[in-house]
Amino acid sequence: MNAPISQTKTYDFSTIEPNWQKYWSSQKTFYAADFEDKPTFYVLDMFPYPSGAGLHIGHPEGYTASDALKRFKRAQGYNVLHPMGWDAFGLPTEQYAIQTGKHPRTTTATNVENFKAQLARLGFAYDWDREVNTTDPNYFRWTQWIFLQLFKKGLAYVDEKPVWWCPALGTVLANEEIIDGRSERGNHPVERRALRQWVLKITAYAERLIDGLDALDWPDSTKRLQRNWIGRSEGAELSFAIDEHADLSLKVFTTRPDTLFGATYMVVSPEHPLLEKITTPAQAAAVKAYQKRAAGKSDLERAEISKEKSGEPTGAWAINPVNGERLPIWVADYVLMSYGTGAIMAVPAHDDRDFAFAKKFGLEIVKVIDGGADTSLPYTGDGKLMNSGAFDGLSPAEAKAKIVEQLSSEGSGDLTISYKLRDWLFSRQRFWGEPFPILWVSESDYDAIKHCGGKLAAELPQAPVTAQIDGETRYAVALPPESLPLDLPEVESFAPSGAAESPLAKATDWLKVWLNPESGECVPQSKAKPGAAWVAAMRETNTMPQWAGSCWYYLRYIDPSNTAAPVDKAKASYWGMPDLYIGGAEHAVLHLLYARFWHHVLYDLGVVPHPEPFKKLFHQGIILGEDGEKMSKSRGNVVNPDTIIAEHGADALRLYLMFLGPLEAMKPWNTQGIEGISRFLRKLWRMLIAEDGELKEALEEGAALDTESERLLHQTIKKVTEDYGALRFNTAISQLMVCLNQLAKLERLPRSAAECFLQLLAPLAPHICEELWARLGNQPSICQARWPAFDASKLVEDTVKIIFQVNGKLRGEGRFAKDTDQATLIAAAKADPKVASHLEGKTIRREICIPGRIVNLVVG
RNA sequence: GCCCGGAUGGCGGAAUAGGCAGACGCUACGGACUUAAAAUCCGUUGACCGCAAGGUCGUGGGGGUUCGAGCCCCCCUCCGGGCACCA
Repeated sequence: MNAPISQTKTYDFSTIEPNWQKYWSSQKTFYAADFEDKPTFYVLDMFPYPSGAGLHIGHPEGYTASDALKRFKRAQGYNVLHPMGWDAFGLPTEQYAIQTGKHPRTTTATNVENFKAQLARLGFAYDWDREVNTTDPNYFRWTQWIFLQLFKKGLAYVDEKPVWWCPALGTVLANEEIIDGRSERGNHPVERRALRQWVLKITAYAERLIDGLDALDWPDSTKRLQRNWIGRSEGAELSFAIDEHADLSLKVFTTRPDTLFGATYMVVSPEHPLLEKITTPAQAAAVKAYQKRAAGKSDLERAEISKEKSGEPTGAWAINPVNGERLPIWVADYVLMSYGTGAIMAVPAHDDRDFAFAKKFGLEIVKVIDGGADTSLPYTGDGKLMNSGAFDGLSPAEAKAKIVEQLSSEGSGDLTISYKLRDWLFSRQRFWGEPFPILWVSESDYDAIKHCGGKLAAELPQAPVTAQIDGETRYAVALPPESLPLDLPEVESFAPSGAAESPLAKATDWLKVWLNPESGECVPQSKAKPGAAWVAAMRETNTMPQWAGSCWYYLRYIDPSNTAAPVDKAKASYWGMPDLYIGGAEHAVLHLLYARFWHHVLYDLGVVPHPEPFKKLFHQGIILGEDGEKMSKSRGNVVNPDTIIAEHGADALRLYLMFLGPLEAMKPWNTQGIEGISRFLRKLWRMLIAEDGELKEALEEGAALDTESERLLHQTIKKVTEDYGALRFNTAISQLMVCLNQLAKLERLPRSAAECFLQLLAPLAPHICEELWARLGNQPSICQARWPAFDASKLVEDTVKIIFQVNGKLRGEGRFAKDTDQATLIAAAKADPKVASHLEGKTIRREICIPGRIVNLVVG
């Protein structure tokens, strides 16, 4: 295809840019072929949620960087994979459906088209043959498949978990839909309610998720965030006998077994299973009331309100295994059931929280660590043990080991590790999400399914997953993989069911089915039971959270239409995992942790050949409004990419976004500043194109640059190449400006120099560079041209500037041959009139000479 | 409270093996071209003193190391992000 050169005489981006966008798209310039014999480079963007509002300026920031990197790497000879897709399940679309009755699928399709058009207008050229959409049944079929693998491996279970329930709206709300204890929509009060939820056992991978971080090229801060989030802590689990309950023992987790002699009371959380059994009749009423109060509070409230400690004595006593002392057992909500064992030994002398509690309720405080001069309490520093019998005098570190060793030999304690990380609450009471490929059956039907040895039996976990549904214990059965995808049913209304379930619960024909226990075939219960062996089953009505689809999309890009597996192993081996993942730091913990978890599971299953998905991660910063505040509709400081493109063109926008500052920095937008970029592009145009639209006469075939300009050009090749590779686009652009300023001044401009400059700029400003490249008579497209190499010999200068200082202050300078010896340099410095005037009447104490850099004379 | 990151002209930002602070761009001011404007080009633009040559100060504040510190060390202030009864 011929180059789509425009007829424009001046730099008219509005005609030039669409031409080249069409060209890249029709030529599939950036489509990647599998198994091509080249080094591969896979650059991945965090895919967007296609909202109705369209792109905001934050999207093109990261996407410009990846688009430029792609063009750069391709020119360097890599086979580059750079795909794009849609994280399209989600709340806003569902809410829009509730309000308008429009099917989310329709809205999604419209929004995706709009996003694609916007991305194209920015000159972003993706491999659209690899487009993925999380809401496409051919995609979520494999999301469901992965869930089935988790289910089969025993990594998915069902639990009653508290969620936010809004009585006025008749629906469950997500955390982000709640602002200050009220619903975002309608400002109604919300409350906690325990609902049946799917939970994924991410904690089983806690250790590997920590260890895996070491090998990753990620920002340290992000690794640290993940480590903190997982919150590994080494300690001991200790067993306390309970007075008058010979059959029971109270297990606690502590990181300070060395302070065991300082334990003066015990605390169990209000949800602790032993609480009811051990509470004495005299305390029963008070404890019950306390439990009830605690249950009404959310975790948030519990954390926020309870700066002030609260609690009740249970009347029961525990026995300290190390000295036989009786310790009162309290119930208090500062102890969380979800961490450790849900019970603690309290050592008020050496723990801030226990200290505050003991003070409030007048409990005993026994000091067991001698902090030397520091006699304040609570004392959490190092020291020597005291009041600890045979262990007195030991350091806490020594005592930890010895005390646990002793308890371990007595069978009442052992070393253990605890994590802050909780299992992943994986279900939502929503319509617009992936349905779970799960059916609920009775116990006897489950046994029948298990023992008939059919397709359903093959997918069952070792231990059955059960739940209480309508007062009965039901057993979870997975659909056979070949029956996937399980699509969403057609529903009459997307409105909440009002019964703390998703709208799926109202799709009766979908919900209630006859299930063939062998083949897994389903028919609606509204039809006649097809055979005697068929059993009654009910589908899971929860749907998966938005995280699910984004957990593995980077794999599907590699092999988007595979119908036999989520991804072909040979293709995954060829492309490897993304060489670079660019996305916002707001996903530093959840998305990146969930995706790593799934990837580790897939690795264990042999689905993927690498244990970690994202080798190298880069967070682009946030673009603030012109007022320096976060962009938001309410502030009215939102910048719309389409407006900027209309005024300045996509090339200018791309360049300016990258020129604003370091990619990772948070930086304010400034509308005036883009004018400098427009000037730069117009200057480039005028350097090559005369007013009549023909090539400038100054352009000469085969001419040579003067030495200085040539050195600058080669310096520019070097710097731009290095900066692009390191995503330092701001300094690369600055160098390109310096270079253009020089080249534009020349009376004769060698064509080769002009072409080289265009190649260097093309990754960031592809449209204008394609246009000028073609007008210079080259074959389209500039993307096919090999990246220029710099000639190191052209970089060397034969003379260097030497700075003269007196007492560290600049007093002069001179140019010298590179290898000038120190004595000559020092002599020259002394001879410099300005230097000499500062030496006058003073004694030179020291002469410092760094060849090639500086002479510093120290006088006194 | 704990853990990170940051602070450089009027503005966005350059500059780290410790060696010319302020590259590049914006803004502002002055000038050229023009009937005029736009576009373009040239100059000035950290503060203070000075007619000038030149000098003094200057990278959030205070100390230190060094011939020499934006960069290294200690203390402090402010801003941003994350976690927050995790035993």
